[in-house]
Amino acid sequence: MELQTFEETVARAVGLREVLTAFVECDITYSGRAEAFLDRGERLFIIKADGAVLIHQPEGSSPINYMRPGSTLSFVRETSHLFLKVENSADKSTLEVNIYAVNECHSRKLEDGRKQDLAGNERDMSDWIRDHPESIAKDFQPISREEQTDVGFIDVLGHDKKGSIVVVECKRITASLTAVDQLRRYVERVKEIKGVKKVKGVLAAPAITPNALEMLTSWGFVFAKVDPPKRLERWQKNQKRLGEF
Amino acid sequence: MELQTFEETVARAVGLREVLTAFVECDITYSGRAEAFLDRGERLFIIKADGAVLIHQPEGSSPINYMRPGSTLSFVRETSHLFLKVENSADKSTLEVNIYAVNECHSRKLEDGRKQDLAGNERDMSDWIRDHPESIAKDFQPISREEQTDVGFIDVLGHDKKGSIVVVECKRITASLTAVDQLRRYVERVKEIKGVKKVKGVLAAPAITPNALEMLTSWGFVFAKVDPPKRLERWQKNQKRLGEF
DNA sequence: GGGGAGAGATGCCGC
DNA sequence: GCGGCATTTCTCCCC
Repeated sequence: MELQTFEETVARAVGLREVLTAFVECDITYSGRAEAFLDRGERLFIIKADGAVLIHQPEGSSPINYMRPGSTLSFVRETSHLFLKVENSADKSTLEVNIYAVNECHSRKLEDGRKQDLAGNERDMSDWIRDHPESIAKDFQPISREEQTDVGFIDVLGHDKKGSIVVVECKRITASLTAVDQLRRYVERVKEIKGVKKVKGVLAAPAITPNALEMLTSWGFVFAKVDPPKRLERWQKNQKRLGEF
Repeated sequence: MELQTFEETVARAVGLREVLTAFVECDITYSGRAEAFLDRGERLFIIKADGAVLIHQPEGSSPINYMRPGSTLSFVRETSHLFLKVENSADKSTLEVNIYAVNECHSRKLEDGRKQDLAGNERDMSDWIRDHPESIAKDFQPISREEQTDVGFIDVLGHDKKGSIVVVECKRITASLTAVDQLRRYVERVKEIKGVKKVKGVLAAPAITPNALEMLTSWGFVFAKVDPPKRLERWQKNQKRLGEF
């Protein structure tokens, strides 16, 4: 595709708030929260309806460069190539793209107002713990969930049979040192707020790293093995393969 | 585009390790680390050369659904639509896509082996601090950078004029509570390793949140205002606008 | 809008 | 491969 045509196609798509894709040969300079340069190569170039720009190399799940929604585009026609400048005034960043060739540029207005329904996150896990307090300890009695403090919110707050306050921090995946840090911060804050010396800390997760467990126990906290709830379980090891290629 | 043609185009592109894009009307069910459902709408569908799959809604910078590199695809032709199953055996996840219409499906082999050169990250910042120790304190003398311990690596380790060990944690953006947690963990570990009671802790960042500063000082640590180094500064407030639209 | 934390986080490096 | 952690993290929620 002619670079001139590409420029016109982009201008039209942006004006109509269409989504545009193109295979382009380019080099890229980014300046914003950091600075980066990517030498000449073939990439997938995307403009979304809200002014977000994504550039993907042929491999990897993440874009190699991107600009946030609300970015503006401008072109300068050079002798041998096209210079595209993408700017975002909100975060004061720029993306400069020298475009040497364009293949397969297409755009289309996409109609989609749907939001995704998601299950199996940490909130679901703290819900499950509230409903299954025995998973934390035999005598655990939950009081509140997602309790707000100035140092973050506590996943589950409760007490034991003796009346001691219990702070529970949930992780849906293997808990690491940072989870222990977090729990410690909450326990210390609760001690200050409630004016008590003894507050129990529980880290609830499907697993914990050895270092984290060591640090956890050194602080007098305990680990509770809890698996995050799943409403469905679609993966089966011995499933049929249909027309795989 | 006919669904039959789409199926063939995808099969061909995957076989050739091409990158493919298409505008599709679909609904999506994901099952893996969590579970999610997205009702029918028009989206941008992408397959990358390494078997990564991305689905983008018309707005937002992140994909609404994705599958990691190494995923496999299979089709089932239903009466009214096409059923696409994407599976990844490595993480035991599946993405099920009911495709009702396809527009503008294109694929191409992309040649790109380039890696991005990035500047202005946290490592650059700790380099800069090593070369400008006065930014931490008048008498700060750096010893090592990115020192490995079992509880993480210390950005900059040094000592003051009196010989006291100083631990520096860098953040390239506003430091928050988690940065203080991290610093505290390192300081405690260094005390244990070196067998000394007094170790200084410095949090170096361009800014710090009020809560983090309070927690920092309560632990006897100090804040050092340090801006992350930038090799270029391309943003100018009063720049020319060239053919913006 | 800032602060805090989760995320289907991803990606990198070191052991 | 696991662990620890930065990330142009992104996104959401709550104050």
